[in-house]
Amino acid sequence: MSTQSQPAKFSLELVKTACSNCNLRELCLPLGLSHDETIKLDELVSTRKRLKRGEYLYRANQPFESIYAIRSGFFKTDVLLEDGRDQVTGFQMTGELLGLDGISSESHTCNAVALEDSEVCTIPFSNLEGLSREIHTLQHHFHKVMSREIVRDHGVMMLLGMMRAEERLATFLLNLSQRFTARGYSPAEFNLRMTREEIGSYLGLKLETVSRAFSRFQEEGLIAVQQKHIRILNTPGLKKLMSQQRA
Amino acid sequence: MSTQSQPAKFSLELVKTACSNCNLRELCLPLGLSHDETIKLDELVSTRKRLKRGEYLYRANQPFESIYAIRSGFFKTDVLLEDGRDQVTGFQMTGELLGLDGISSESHTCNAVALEDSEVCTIPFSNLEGLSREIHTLQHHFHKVMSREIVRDHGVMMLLGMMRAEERLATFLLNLSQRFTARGYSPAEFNLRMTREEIGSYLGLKLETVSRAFSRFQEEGLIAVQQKHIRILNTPGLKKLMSQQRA
DNA sequence: CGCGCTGTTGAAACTTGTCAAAGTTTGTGG
DNA sequence: CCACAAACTTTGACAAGTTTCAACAGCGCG
Repeated sequence: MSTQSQPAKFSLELVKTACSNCNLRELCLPLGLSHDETIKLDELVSTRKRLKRGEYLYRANQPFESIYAIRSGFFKTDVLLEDGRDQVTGFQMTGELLGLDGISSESHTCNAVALEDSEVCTIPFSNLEGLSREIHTLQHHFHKVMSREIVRDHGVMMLLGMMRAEERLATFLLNLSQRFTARGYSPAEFNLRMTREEIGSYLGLKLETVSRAFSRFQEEGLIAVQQKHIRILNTPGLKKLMSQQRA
Repeated sequence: MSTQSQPAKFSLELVKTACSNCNLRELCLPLGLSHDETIKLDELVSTRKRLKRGEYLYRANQPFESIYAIRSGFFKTDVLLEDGRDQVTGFQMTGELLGLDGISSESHTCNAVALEDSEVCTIPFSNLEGLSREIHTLQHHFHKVMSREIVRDHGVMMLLGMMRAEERLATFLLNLSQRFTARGYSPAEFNLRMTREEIGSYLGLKLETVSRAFSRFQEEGLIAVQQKHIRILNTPGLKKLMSQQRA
């Protein structure tokens, strides 16, 4: 893949953190940029950060300075209510951006936690704004990414607002499958990085309900579950589930 | 209010459509811009559009070209599922922006309908991107607006994911109250522009449940309801309702 | 002035939550 | 490497909340 002419090893560190050399170009911020433009992005995205499972990338109310691109790993974001209850607002994987919610108030409005050992690229936000004033394509692409986040949230609102438990879980599994596929993994077989409780929190259900839905899917031959390992056996069957009505 | 020195009447049309002369400056896009900068915005936002109650500002799948700032009136946005069911994703009022969801796919992903006779300012999006490359403040403010939309959506997700019916309605009423207040109207007394069914759709409830919750609030002396007319009698009481657990 | 849309209310059915107990896996420290 | 504790998952029985179905009332528009 990346066996073309490249600078000698002394600049290996630089190469390692360069967008221009990242195999996520097609998923991440550089999408649609020319080679020269991507090189400019490289300067911006100079710092990487490694996180172990369970570590926080940022917490609610911390000052917002950067957004983060996930280089590897898996995250969840969640919001806390005053009364202690919290809700998972999303699961993010490779190539996706974290921290967009912080722009509005200059401080983060949710927590971002690594669900497995992960690595992110730090993108200082004011630099990004600066560079998008220069690079049209980057500006437009960034706007698209923010907009896509809004559209995604609307999807979750529909899920929470008008689907019943099994529909929600089916939708969730198919969404995961599709995102894994886009990243070159199997569409039909993957490991969940999150607990039943986290899935439930995201889907507006209790963990017991999630567990029961998994069992039911298994009984009906739609999937094979073994703890966190999921194999999808009947995609059309799951899709059919997605179009019922609300409880 | 706007009795200061102003150009003569022949430019009245221009004055009428100018951000620099709009009393929504503090709520809308021009927020934070200098006078000179606002003048530049004026050129962008040259067209107004009037809509009667029930008219569509745009529909899902129409090509996206502009975003819209609400100059007066009241809107709802909703998303349709293949199976015919739909969900209201938001209610928008004066000074708020419509159409941000369309950026991602270059076509609108929801419908925007006027719930009363309304007027919007049309902002061609590529012009806005152009101008925000020139005007720092505008760029940043626009990013904040998009981010705020994401944060708002997270709030709705929490509402749908972990609140019970009465909590949802209380939250909804207090949110309306607060937004009316920000626009100089009474915090305690207002007319709903939407039906019980639309409220229900937004809150993930059936219209009967909404109706029952209204009745209950009235019994408990929290509000006075007369069809669409609402008077909030006990704000702290409503706030207390907002912190229960999920059904 | 009446018809239709919108809203209210009741009773029954259904879905999901709650509580509880037991089984399983994972991680840690000896 | 094993053993034990903690965390996670599954399953059952029961309770609670919301939807569904149905009937009726009221307001507003034409």
